[in-house]
Amino acid sequence: MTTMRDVAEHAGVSIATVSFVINNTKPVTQATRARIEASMEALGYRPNAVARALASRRTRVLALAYPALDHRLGGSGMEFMIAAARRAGEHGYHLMMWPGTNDGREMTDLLGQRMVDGVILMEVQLDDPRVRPLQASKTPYALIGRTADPSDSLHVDIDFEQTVTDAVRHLYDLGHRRIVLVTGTQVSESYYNYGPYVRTERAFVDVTARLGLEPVIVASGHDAGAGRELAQRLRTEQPDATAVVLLNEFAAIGLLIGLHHQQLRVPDDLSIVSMVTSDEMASLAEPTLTIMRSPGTELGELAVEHLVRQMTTGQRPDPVLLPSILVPGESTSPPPRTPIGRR
Amino acid sequence: MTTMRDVAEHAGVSIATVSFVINNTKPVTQATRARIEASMEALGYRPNAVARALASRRTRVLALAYPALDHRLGGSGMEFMIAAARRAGEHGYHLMMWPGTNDGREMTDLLGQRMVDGVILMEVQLDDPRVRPLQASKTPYALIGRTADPSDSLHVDIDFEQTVTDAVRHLYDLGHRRIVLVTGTQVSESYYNYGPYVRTERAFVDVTARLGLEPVIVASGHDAGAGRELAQRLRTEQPDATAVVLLNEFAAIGLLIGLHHQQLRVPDDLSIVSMVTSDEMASLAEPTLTIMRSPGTELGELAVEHLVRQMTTGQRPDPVLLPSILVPGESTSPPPRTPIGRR
DNA sequence: CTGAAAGCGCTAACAC
DNA sequence: GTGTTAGCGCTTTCAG
Repeated sequence: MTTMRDVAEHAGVSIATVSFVINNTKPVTQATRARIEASMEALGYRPNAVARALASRRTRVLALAYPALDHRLGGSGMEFMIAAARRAGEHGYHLMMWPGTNDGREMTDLLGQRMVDGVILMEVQLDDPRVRPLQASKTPYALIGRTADPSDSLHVDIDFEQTVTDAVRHLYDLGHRRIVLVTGTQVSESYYNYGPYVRTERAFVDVTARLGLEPVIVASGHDAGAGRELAQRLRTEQPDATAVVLLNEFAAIGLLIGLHHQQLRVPDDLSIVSMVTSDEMASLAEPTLTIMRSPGTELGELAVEHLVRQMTTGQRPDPVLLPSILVPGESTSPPPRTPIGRR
Repeated sequence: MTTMRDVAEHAGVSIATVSFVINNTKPVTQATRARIEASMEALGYRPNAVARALASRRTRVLALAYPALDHRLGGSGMEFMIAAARRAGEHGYHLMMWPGTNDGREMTDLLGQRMVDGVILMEVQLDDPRVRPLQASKTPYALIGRTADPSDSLHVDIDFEQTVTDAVRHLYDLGHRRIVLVTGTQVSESYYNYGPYVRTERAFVDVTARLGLEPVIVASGHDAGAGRELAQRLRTEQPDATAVVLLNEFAAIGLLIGLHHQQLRVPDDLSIVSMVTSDEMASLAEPTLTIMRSPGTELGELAVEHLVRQMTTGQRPDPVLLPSILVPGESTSPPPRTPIGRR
């Protein structure tokens, strides 16, 4: 393995000078710089990242912390990870995966190893136990999502408030007056106080109030099976509903299928909007889904971007809430004359 | 930050002794060991991973290399990554993401940084330029997939041969005699010589020959749209087909929708088997898909498992080919009396 | 069983 | 502009 010392000898300079040209950290004459670069090339020299990290106290590695158990990381979670890794690379950083529990102790251990310069937290809960250790260790971090008090952390998130408002507004403009919001069940602990649900529900209550509508909220599971069952439940529990907004794409497609089994037509009998959904998922449905497209890729890039900025400037950038974009599909239309439960 | 030296002083021993208890690398009396552990606890000591890595020449980090551009990493790609990261953690390793081009030079640079102890390569091509640098650097590595000469690398892979054979056999046993294989188009360079396609097609030719059937192969795009169009094409180009095996889950669901639009019933008019597909995806289809379930999670775990074993024992474990399991859905049944193109 | 000391390969003062 | 050198925090001989 060729080291800096080898390069220095080969070029007839000291290792300090080699370091200066590699890091561009002090002026070096064009001549010696050229000589050194030639030597590096000739010897196939590659700086040892570990040694650099130890000496400089910067590893140039970021961590991506996410819950190991949950299979909740759907399509947009994947987008997020991939985008974050790519952007990190563009900034000269590597991305390390940190699957884990939502555990503060674990975070403390990981941070203690001093293996990363910064951390990105996925699936943040309103009261997330991982945040305190991060603050205590003074490690720069970014949340994807928000804690209860968003002001104390750098974060990027989907603008759930805006998203649900836009979704409801879209349906309202089509003429719908009985709109049901389907959130996830909060039974499992990891979903309790799950920001996206809480925020969306709250905003839904607000927007329906402003429009003079009743805020009907139904909880459902996160898979296609739960969605299928939902078709039944809606009919009996919400006979007057003419439109549904869902927070889960699997449930949305399941609902579509369930309705089909009941000889109900979408959108003629019921309109459907699926939030936090990707175009790919929308295209798998029949009819194709009207969605609020989740900005997974943009969030991943932004999280890295802002984290790196904080690390280099020392100042925390303002939080960013990204809107979801309404992508019309075939699952929305004006309401039927007779709601599904009144036939 | 508390270092090993602090612990040593606090416990009244030398740093070497502290190191011995941490790494369990030399006998230490119960008494001093207890004293040291107490000191570590009291001071909240956490070993510095970077310093350890430099001194021991082992970083305890594995890299997961995958193509950055392609969005090909579907559901099972995600499963694989998550599973690999989890398993790596269980073995005391971290997983670092290495998005990249299929480029040998890039691999050389990354390896030169000596930041990882081993590498897992995803989306391996038959003639993958990343393999040579890996061998040259003597870095242990595992392929998920196979090169043209599988004997020269540790690898784990889906047993495509077995999978397509089982799929065809399943249909044959139901009575089908005109079975079409739908592979992906190999237009883009990154799909050219893509192992899964090549192997599957070859095995398909074999199994149909053994069964006395014609080996009909059709190429299609990788999304739902391409699948929809396929419905049309099959009808005209393959009028006698009674069953289809697809290599892409998006195309499979698209085909289902396309057939539905043509008033064709699945499975009554045409049977469908979708390979490399997850249960979740199968449940999104109507009717639910009969699939060959891709062992994404198992592969991820196995890749790490074998790589770690090679690193610790120094011997390369045998390759493993995992079968896909036939999970019956609603999309297969005995063939119709009249094929779709003969009405 | 424990300690002293020589690195691991590089960065970053500080001196020249 | 360039060189000398003291670490970074730990592992690992080698003595004792």
